[in-house]
Amino acid sequence: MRSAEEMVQIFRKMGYKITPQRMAIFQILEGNTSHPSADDIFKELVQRHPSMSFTTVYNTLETMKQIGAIQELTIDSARRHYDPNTETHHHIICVSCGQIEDIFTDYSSHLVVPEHIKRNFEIQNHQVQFYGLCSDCQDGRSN
Amino acid sequence: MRSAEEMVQIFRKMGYKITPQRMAIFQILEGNTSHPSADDIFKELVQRHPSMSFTTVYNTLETMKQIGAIQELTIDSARRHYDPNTETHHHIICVSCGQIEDIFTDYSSHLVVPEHIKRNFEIQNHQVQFYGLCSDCQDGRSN
DNA sequence: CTGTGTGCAAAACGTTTGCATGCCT
DNA sequence: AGGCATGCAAACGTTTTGCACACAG
Repeated sequence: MRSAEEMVQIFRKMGYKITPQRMAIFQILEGNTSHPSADDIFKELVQRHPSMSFTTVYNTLETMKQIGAIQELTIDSARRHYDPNTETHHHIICVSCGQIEDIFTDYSSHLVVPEHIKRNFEIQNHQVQFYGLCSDCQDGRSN
Repeated sequence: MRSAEEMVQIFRKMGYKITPQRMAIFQILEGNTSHPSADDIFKELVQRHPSMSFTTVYNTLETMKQIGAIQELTIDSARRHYDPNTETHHHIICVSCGQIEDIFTDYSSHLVVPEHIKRNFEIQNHQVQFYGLCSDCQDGRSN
């Protein structure tokens, strides 16, 4: 997980400008384990910075994704979620409320891929997802 | 993987009607390992059944999903894919062309979830995804 | 005959783009 | 000063809904 300060260094090094909007996005993402969508981030920011536009959030997330500073999660079919933690880790998703939690167990040594697949694919990374009911939703407080 | 005939039985048992449109959808999905999107299925069907509507495909897929006859895959952030194979299995996705292939290795005994997660989640199932480049896209024929 | 299923069209939703203006470097 | 970044609005693709008509049971 990169700090906002580190993000500034990286952006400068890449020749990207540091704007108040980008700083605000870096800060929201710093240490964020809530796996927000672009819109989640926008909604939170627009309260403090009323002129903030969704386009800027979108553009900045896209840039951060391309330089590998954040990870896009494809665990929700309704919208994209972003994770500032770019180390390989895994997730458990509540099928009822959509809550996402991190799992940091390293399964890589056990995830052996069949030979016929290895012949056709150059594997880059992997992701493990667990689905279930979180304690809140088990109590019938589902939504 | 359920056959079209089995699907008919299940639908009848649940009180759902069997229509020519639904039959056509069952048949397209029978033994289908291409992980089609709703639109893929619609486009294929509309050639043979010109009056077929997207709504019907959408509704039927939704019904099949709810009774557990098909699985919705959340591996592509752009659109939803459907898999008539409802047994636990895994996927490898080409990050360049989006091609999806099945992996039938059973990893379940190795995917141990930390205790603090187990306390908060009632785990139902899991999915492993591998990302990489398929042989076509390794050759620079990417798109 | 009854009510579920279909098909059309439009709405909703998240994402993406074009373009004029603003501001970081 | 120059050019990248921002913000607006509109386009886009996918998913979802409302409603009248059709047809399976």
